[in-house]
Order: sequence, then structure tokens, then C-alpha cells
Amino acid sequence: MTENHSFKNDKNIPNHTIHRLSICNRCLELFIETEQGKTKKTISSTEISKITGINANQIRKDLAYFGEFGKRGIGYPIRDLHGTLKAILGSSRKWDIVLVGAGNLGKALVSYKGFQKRGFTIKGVFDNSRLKIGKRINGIEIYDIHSLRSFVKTNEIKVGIIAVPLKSAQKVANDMVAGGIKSILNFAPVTIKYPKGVKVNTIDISIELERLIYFLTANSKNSS
Amino acid sequence: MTENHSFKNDKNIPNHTIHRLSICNRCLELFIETEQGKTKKTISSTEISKITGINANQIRKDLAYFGEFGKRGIGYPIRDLHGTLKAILGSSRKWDIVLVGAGNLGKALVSYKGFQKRGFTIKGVFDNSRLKIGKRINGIEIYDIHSLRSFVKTNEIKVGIIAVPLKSAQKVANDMVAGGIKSILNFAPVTIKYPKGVKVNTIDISIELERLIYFLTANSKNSS
DNA sequence: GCAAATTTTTATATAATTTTTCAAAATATA
DNA sequence: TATATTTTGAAAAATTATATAAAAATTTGC
Repeated sequence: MTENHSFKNDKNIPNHTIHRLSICNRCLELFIETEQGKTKKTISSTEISKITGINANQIRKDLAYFGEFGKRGIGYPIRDLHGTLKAILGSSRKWDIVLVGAGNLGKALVSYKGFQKRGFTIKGVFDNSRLKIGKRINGIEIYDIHSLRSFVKTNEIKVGIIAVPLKSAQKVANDMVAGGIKSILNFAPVTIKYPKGVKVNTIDISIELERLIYFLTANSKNSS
Repeated sequence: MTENHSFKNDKNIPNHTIHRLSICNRCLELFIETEQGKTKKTISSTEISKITGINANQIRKDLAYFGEFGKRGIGYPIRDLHGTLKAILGSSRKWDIVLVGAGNLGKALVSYKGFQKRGFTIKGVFDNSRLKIGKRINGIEIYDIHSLRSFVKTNEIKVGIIAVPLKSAQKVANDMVAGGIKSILNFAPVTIKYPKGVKVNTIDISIELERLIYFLTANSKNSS
């Protein structure tokens, strides 16, 4: 089962390309499990476009950054493409992560089935509340936030999720970075400062809502 | 207190501009509450850049789509800018929303303080579980999913959040659209199909993680 | 009170990304 | 075998982002 999916990677790949390929990867995974996907051998960019909502040309261009995987007139071999995408995205590897914040959002994240399925394992949950430390959610123990840094260091964890309130988010990020974490997914509605070599991805729910609202108001305005 | 923040809106505004302005808006809000922000009258694009992490040129360019709000040598008047941003983003209005899914994520969203603060009011939470219907989370009653469509229609709600598992997400979206919802924030890890005139914004947590992972692997590769 | 220096915006130019268009390759069909 | 159809990959055009230069307002020094 040791598949070898090689791809070139010379150029500077746009951020958005990775996002789109990630969506393709997920949709491909879902498709493979369907009745149709089990028998089908190849898939065209137009078909991928339909299931992802991403423009077909864009998909081809994004893939072209990494090589030529399709055949003209035919499309892309489904299994191969999935393997290549996994290799590109690094999701063929297993990734250990830590989660900080055992509130409602933290709980939601721990019980999120998508993680395990896609190779992410939550190795530890951390919180500062006496009431929560020592307890378990979904079988994973909640540790004291003060042990975060050493835990990250000894377990060589590279990925962390911040699910704490605004005010403690920066402090948590600092601890993560000090422990050696390189990638942070931040749910606190605040811009995190971080050194070079670290990547932070902030998801702010009200900003996402606000973006939607803009198009709502913009559409109702120009009713031409 | 009826402020009038006018701005032009002829051009086609890039999607990302709205996202960035939304981040600026939030950071400005946070800044206004700080000691420094209370006394300061103007703010430069460089200062906004520091608190948002967004390139200063980009900020000016984004604002320039809507008019000239700053003064050379001085910067932007803080309060005015905030008012203008709110007007642009539509967040000066109040928005009623519905939330579908009363699981952990739903609970986290209901108790999320950012909503109320930014003008979003959750008018109803919906679920299909007998065990949950009729109960309350954070004082908001959980209704039967079957009443979603009529609820949305009679209350003229335009914004909905999907926090249900993958399999029911499309069905929920259909009900929302049928009831007249125009903007959907989707947390289910699936691409939602929707008619023209509706806007859907999907937040997939594992895709966001996967993007981070790419840069983790890409960085370790080209250690040149 | 006026000129030079500083700050910071707006305008312009360059670079990167996305979208569109087109030619080549593989297959199916007559 | 020639033609039509499908679909990729590559080139061109359009859009968007970043960097640079020019203009305006203010402050500082004389």
C-alpha cells in the first residue's frame, strides 16, 4: 500500500490554490464513496467543478502547478488524483495536534469526526479552569494550560488550535510558538501576532457573517 | 445619533476587499476600546496595518474603492472611519438570523458573544432531535426543524447558519432558501448547491487545517 | 511667518493571480 | 480512415495585489 505520488513543486504556489485543491480533495473523497464513484475510473475537471463549485479552468490550472495528471479527452484517473492531492496537501501523513480551550467550541472541535478521518489526532486538550482540568471530553483528558508548552515540546507537536476567548488568545499563541508549534488555527476574534516561520489562520465567525451581509446589502442596492 | 456615513459604490468590489475591511472594522472596534484608542482622534493606514496584519497599501486601496476618507499627513479620523466601515459592511443595521443544529457547535455559536455585539441576533435555533426540541440554550428556544421554513418566511429572516452534520446540510440549505434566506454560513464539511441570488460561505475546519499543513510541509521541504 | 522636513494619502506602475481563449491529444463515430 | 466530440494543458487577456512615485497637509526650525 506504499503508493508513490510524485509531483513537482518548483514554483511559488498561491495560497488560494492550496485552499481550492483542499476542497477538491475533500469532494473527491466524498465522491469516491458514492455508488457512482465506486465504479468510475476517471473524472473530468468539469465534473470536479460540479461537485466543488470551483471553476473547471481554475482546477486545471491549480493542478498544473504540480504536474500533468490528466489525459486529454479522458480526464483524471480518480484514485491517482486523490493520492496526488493527498501527497500535495500533506494529508497522507498523520498529524498530532493540541487544542486549547475546553468551552463549547472546544467540545465541538473534539467531537468533530472530520479530524480523525483526515489524519488529525488531538493529543491533548488544555484549559485554565480548575473545574475542567482533569476531566475528559470524548475520552481526551483536559490538562492544565501551564503544561501546554512542555507538552508541545516533548511530543514534538507542530499544529495547534486556539478556541479560547479573545483576551487569552495571544498568550496561548505565544506558549504554542515557544513550544515549537508552527501552524495555528485560531478561532478567537483577534489578530494574532507571530514570528516568521509560523503560520496562523484565523477564523472569525462574525467576519464571515459580515462578508455575507455585504453581498446582501450590495445586491438589494443595485437592483438594476 | 443618526449618523450619515456616505460612500460611493460604483465599481465591482473584490471579494477580498470586503474581507479585509471587515477585519479592519473589527480591529478598529477593539482599538477604540483601548486606553490609547479613547483619546486618539486619527489613525494612519500604517497603524491599522500593525493591528490588523494587513498591508497598509492594501488598506488604503480597499478604502479608496468607496471614497476618500483620509487626510494626507494626518490619517483617517477614527470614529468616522468606523462609522463608514459599518455603513459599507452593512453592520450598522441589525440582522436577525436562524441557527440550525443544536449540537456542540450550535451551542458554541449561540453562546458566542461576538454576535450580539456586532448586530446579529439569533431569533431561533432549530434541530431534528426530539430530545432537544423545546429545550433552551442561552435562553433561546430550540424549535422543530420542520417549522424552519415557515419561521424564516414569517419573520422575514435573510441570514442562516448551518451547524448540522454533513448528510443533512443540503436539505437544511434548501429549506432556508425556500423560506427566503439569502445568506448562509455553512459549517458542514460539504459543498452546498444553491440558486442564483443566494450566497453561501462554507467554513470547513479540516480544510483550514489542511491549508496550514501544506505550508508546514512546503517549508520543511525547501530548506534552501 | 515662511521654507524645509516629515508624514501620509492618492495616483501610477509593476507583479501576481484569475479568467478566458485556443490548440493539441485521445477517443468515439460514421 | 476521416470526422466529430471531449477534455486537457498552455497561452493570452483581464483582474487584483503589491510596490513605487507624486501630491497634500502638517509640523518644525529659523
